[in-house]
This record gives sequence, C-alpha cells and structure tokens, in this order.
Amino acid sequence: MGEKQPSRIQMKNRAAIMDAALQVFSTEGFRGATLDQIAGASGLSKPNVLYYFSSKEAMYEALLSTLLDDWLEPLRQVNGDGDPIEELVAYIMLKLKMSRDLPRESRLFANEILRGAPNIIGQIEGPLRALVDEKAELIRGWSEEGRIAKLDPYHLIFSIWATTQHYADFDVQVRGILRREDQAHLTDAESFLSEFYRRALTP
Amino acid sequence: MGEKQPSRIQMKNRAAIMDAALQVFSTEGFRGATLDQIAGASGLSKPNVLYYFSSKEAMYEALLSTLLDDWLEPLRQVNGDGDPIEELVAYIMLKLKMSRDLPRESRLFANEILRGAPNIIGQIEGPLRALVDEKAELIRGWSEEGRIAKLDPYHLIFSIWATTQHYADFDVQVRGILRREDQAHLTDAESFLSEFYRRALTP
DNA sequence: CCACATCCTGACCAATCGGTCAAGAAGTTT
DNA sequence: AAACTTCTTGACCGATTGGTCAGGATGTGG
Repeated sequence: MGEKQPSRIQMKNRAAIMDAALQVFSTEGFRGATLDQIAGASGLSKPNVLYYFSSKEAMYEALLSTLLDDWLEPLRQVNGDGDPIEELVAYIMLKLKMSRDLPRESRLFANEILRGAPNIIGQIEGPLRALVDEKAELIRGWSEEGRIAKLDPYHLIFSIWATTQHYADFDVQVRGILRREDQAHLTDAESFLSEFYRRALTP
Repeated sequence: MGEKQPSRIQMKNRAAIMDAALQVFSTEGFRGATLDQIAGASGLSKPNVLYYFSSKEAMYEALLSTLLDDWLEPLRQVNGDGDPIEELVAYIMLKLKMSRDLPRESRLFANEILRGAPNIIGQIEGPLRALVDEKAELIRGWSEEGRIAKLDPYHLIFSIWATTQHYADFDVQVRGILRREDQAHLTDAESFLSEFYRRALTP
C-alpha cells in the first residue's frame, strides 16, 4: 500500500528537470523563469515537464526543500573537539568548496533571499536560526576561554557566509575584475581567506 | 538648440517612476518585474509610465547607469594620505552606511550580477576594473611597506564588498536569525567589522 | 481667454505566460 | 502478442505580459 518506487524513466526525467530548473531559477529568479525555458533546458516538452511536476511552484519548492539541508551541513560539522581556529578555518574552506562546486545552488538561495525569502522564511526562523544559535554559543565559549579573539559570533558567521558565497553569487564580477575565465582564482581565495581569518581570530 | 529643461511635472513623475522601478526591480529582478507593478507603486497609470520612459528596458537601464557611479564613490575616496588601516576602516564604514541607507540599490546590483550582469558587464570590465586595479596597487604598496598585513589586495576588496553588502542583500536572513525587526543590528555590525578588519590588517 | 504644448487615460493589441486535455507512443507484464 | 500501465505530445485555453494609440484633460505663455 506504500509509495511506488520510481521507474528508471522517472528517475532520469525528474533529475533532468531539477537540473534545468536549478539552472533557470538561479539566474532568472522565480518570477523571471518560464516553463518553456525549463522545458527547453531539460530536453523535454512543456506538457511532459508538467507530467512530472504539477506546477512551476512545485518545481521551485522541490529545489528549495532539498537545498537548505545540504547548505547547512558544513556548519553542523563545526564542534568543540578540535582547535577552535582550525575548526573555523575548516568550515570556511568547506563553504568555499561549495561555492566552487555548487554555485547555482548558492545563487538560487541568494535569489530567494533577495525576494524576501517568501518560501523559506519559516526554515530561516526555525531550523536555521536554531543551528546558528547553537554554534554561536559554542563560538562565544571559545571567546570567553580566550582561545579565539573576542568577536560577536553571529556577525562572525555572517562574515563567513558573505565572503565565501560571494565567489558564487558575484562570480561574474569577480572574474571580470581578475580577468579570469576559469575558476583558478578560487585557489587564491582559499589562501586569502585562510590567512585573513587566522589573523582576525587569533587572540 | 539644446535640450529642453524638464518641467516640474516631469521632474516629479520621473522621480516617482524611478523610485517605484527601483523598488520592484530590486526585489523581483528585471524579468520578474512588471509594468503594472511599477505603475501601481508609482501611483501612475501604465500608459503614463510609458510616456516618461519608452520601455521597461529603458527604466532598468536608467536606474543602472546612475547606480554604478554612486556605488563606487566610497572606493574612489580611498587614498594614500592618512593611516592605511584608518583609511580602509573608513571605507568599510562608508560601505556599511550605504547598505543601511541604500539597500534597494544594493539588491538591484546583486540581482543584475546574479543574472550574469548582461547590462553592466561593460562597466565592470571597464571603469570598475580600472578603479579596483588602481586601489589594489595602493593597498599592495602599503603591504610591501609593512604598514598593513600582507594580504591579496583584490580578495581583500572582495571581502569588504561581501561583508558590507551582505547586510543589505541578505537583510531578511540576518534579521530572521537575530530576531530583529528594525535596523539596530547594523550598529553591532559596525563594531564587529571595525574590530574584525583592524585585527586582520594590523601587521 | 485663447492657442498651443504637455500630460494622461481607456480601450485595445499581439505575444507570451502557466496550465489542461484527449489521444497516441512506448514500456511492461502476463 | 494481447492487455495494461506509463510516458509523451500537439493543440488549445484564459490570464497576463509589454506596448500602442486616438483623443481628452490639464497646464502654460501670449
């Protein structure tokens, strides 16, 4: 009586649609994206796309619901086991890697927030806030023990998000200024952020 | 033989349209924005809006063309006269003030970059890049003289843009996490960024 | 207060939007 | 290969899109 397991065709087409939708939504935003664009990018006809997802809204929500969990995973891994500074630098490197490997997801998220986060405000004020509260408390403890510099932990986390996601969200600007056509500059970004945060965080 | 000077009605209505267009474009993006929304927000009828701007595209370009110049003004003011660290911290404070006073302009810019900057890629690879090159050279000089820490000047500038604009572009997320409904947290951001960059930049 | 330019609008248009549907094509099961 | 389910599509729909236009309202200079 349970759910049917999806056929191979379903798996393949759903994945193709999600990939195409991610591509289109992340650059055009929800309102700017059209079903024709998504259908074209996925190689399927428009009615066929709607056979797998009941509406444009459904596609968008399917993307967002799987996104935030993956997006917060690096922060979850921050814990009190190792050296605080190494812990935080490792987190920064992981976030930067996500900007390299998943830039479209980063831009989809940015687009949603720019619009006022109508579809994920609940998750922001729920699980996201709870996780940040928890990790901010951990960082505050490190500060008070004198193991890292005394800095507001919330704004420290914001700065990490901002500096790392910048390389995905503002990719065109970064590459335009650095005269880069590839992603080689992300290695420089890695060195910079590592040195930068070590200097700022060392007590 | 020259241009006629605009009447008071023209001044008022053009300003109202630009304000409404900024509001709508900055949250919905170019494709997502509609003339009806802009007309409604400006208090004018749709044909009347098109009486002052010949097309949706014309409004968007009018906004962008005036934007980038104002946007770069703080960076232009960075010079070698004063103490390097004070100079850079003053720049950061100015950028943060812009996130407070002109968040819609910041989000309009972010939206344009997310789309791949189709309308300002020329300005990015032209005047913007030239200005950044010049200031990066100045900062590199400070590094080599040992007056600030040795850090890649380009990525340093990117980090300043990212951390300051984050408070405008990701405003909803920041306020959601900090449980703030006003903008009082920007005072905390000021303290944080000042302390943060002083630590990172001091040799 | 007249003449003229400026300003404003309702009605309308073709194109595109998200979405539906009946019917055929392609797989799968027996 | 028959029977049945799953997959796919062309044609179509009402609503919304950016934009036009004729003509009326309003403002302005003589």
